[in-house]
Amino acid sequence: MSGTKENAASKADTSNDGVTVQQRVYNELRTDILLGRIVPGAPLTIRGLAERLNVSSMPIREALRRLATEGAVELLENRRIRIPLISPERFDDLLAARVALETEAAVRALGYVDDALIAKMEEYAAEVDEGVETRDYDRWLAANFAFHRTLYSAQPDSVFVPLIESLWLQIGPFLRQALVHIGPDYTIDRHAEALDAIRLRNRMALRIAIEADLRDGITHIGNELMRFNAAAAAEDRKPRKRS
Amino acid sequence: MSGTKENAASKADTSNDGVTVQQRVYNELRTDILLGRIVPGAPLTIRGLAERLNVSSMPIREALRRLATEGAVELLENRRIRIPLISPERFDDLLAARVALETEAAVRALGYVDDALIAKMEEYAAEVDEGVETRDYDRWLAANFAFHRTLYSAQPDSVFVPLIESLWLQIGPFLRQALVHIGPDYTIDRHAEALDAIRLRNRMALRIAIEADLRDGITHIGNELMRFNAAAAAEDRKPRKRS
DNA sequence: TGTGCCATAATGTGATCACATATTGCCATC
DNA sequence: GATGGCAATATGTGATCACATTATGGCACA
Repeated sequence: MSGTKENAASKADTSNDGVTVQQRVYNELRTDILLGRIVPGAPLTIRGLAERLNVSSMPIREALRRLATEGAVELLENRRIRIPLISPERFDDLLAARVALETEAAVRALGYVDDALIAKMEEYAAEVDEGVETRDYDRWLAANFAFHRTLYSAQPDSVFVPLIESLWLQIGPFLRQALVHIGPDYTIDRHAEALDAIRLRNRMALRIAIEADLRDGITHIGNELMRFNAAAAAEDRKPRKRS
Repeated sequence: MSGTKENAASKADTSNDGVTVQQRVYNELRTDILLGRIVPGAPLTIRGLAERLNVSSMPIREALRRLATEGAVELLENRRIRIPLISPERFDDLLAARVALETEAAVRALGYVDDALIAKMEEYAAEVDEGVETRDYDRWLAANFAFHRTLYSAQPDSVFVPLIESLWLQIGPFLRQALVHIGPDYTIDRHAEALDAIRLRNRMALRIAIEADLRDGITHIGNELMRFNAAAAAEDRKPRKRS
């Protein structure tokens, strides 16, 4: 059904949208991974995704290769594709990298923030709280990422944002699993502190708030999760391509 | 000449090498960019590269998309592809991101280094010195990157290395231009200090040495170069895809 | 002589086909 | 009944073709 007779239609759709098919596919898969809608270790196939999204295999291939470059998916030697599994060491590394990059990105963006941006961040912070209350994990995660991205993106053409988003893609699936397994009761909201630091343009306080936000909400969640994934990691295979 | 009758041959080559054509193309382009062999702003075309490397356009497309994801090339809205130009702000950002990631990666790798790895780093450090003396910029840059990568890669399956290499790809072309324009006389070699810190397993000293190595050798080089690229940046166009 | 417009060329995007290789399931054999 | 091997299937990779869109160069007109 994804075949010949829909070519004209899908091509027209592409043109009308003004965005390439590959871009749309990429965004779709990216969101699925970032919000943990695809369970780590689950196998993916180009043809399967092509059929599901009603496009040819080519945009899928290119989107998957982009995602592989970002570490969001893994191209194994035996021609299998999957969301990477994670080890406790890797989880710890991801957290350390997030702290290193996000604190620096926050401080560097501080000079560009205005009241409108602060207002937008307040909205996202409120949405995070709502997501916690209603146990809406999708909303919780999405609003949380949006909160941070809004701040870091204040600086135009930032080199930090793509790197940070790569880390989010790698850690996202496990945050989702963690939330589902142990519930959001352990999450600590440091967003108010971050917003205070931003309003005062206090660099050091912002650094501390960002680091606390990343660590407090994640560390013991991660440790809790590690046992769960230890078994799955046993069936691991050597990856073929990265960077 | 890149056409029909060579298909069988090139395909056989691919199979025999055990590595995909796309991977080979990617590595080749990557090295060219990292060592600054392609001047920033110069236009690239899929068909042109395909002809030059004697492959079809498909591996080129995928390699370029990978490189675009890493920020090594830029896909413009008008269907042009090029090595990104750089602004002084962006150069400063890249340096800050390098310091944040590489100091952390160095410290985290410290627990995994052994004598063999130190010996390898000493070789690269010596090769850097030789590159400086002989004005061999390719060698200088390659050995310098190898020195750092050897250290960071001591930790197996590091999440830092891909991020750091993305930064190298973005800053590499300008390091090369800088070396060519002002000569290597201003480069300061901090590798000996880093090696001392590593032998003593001194985290703080290693952090300081790495940061000094990145900043001292680069900062004024970068500033010197900015004027040169200010004009070229005027003809800039909005990029279409990133991350 | 300068400027706007149109035809031609060039380029990235997507679809489809061919192929080598890895996986999987079945069957014969011990 | 268990196991090793073989055939069938599935999958990623690469090539080739068609198409929409952009860039470019020349020509007419003011």
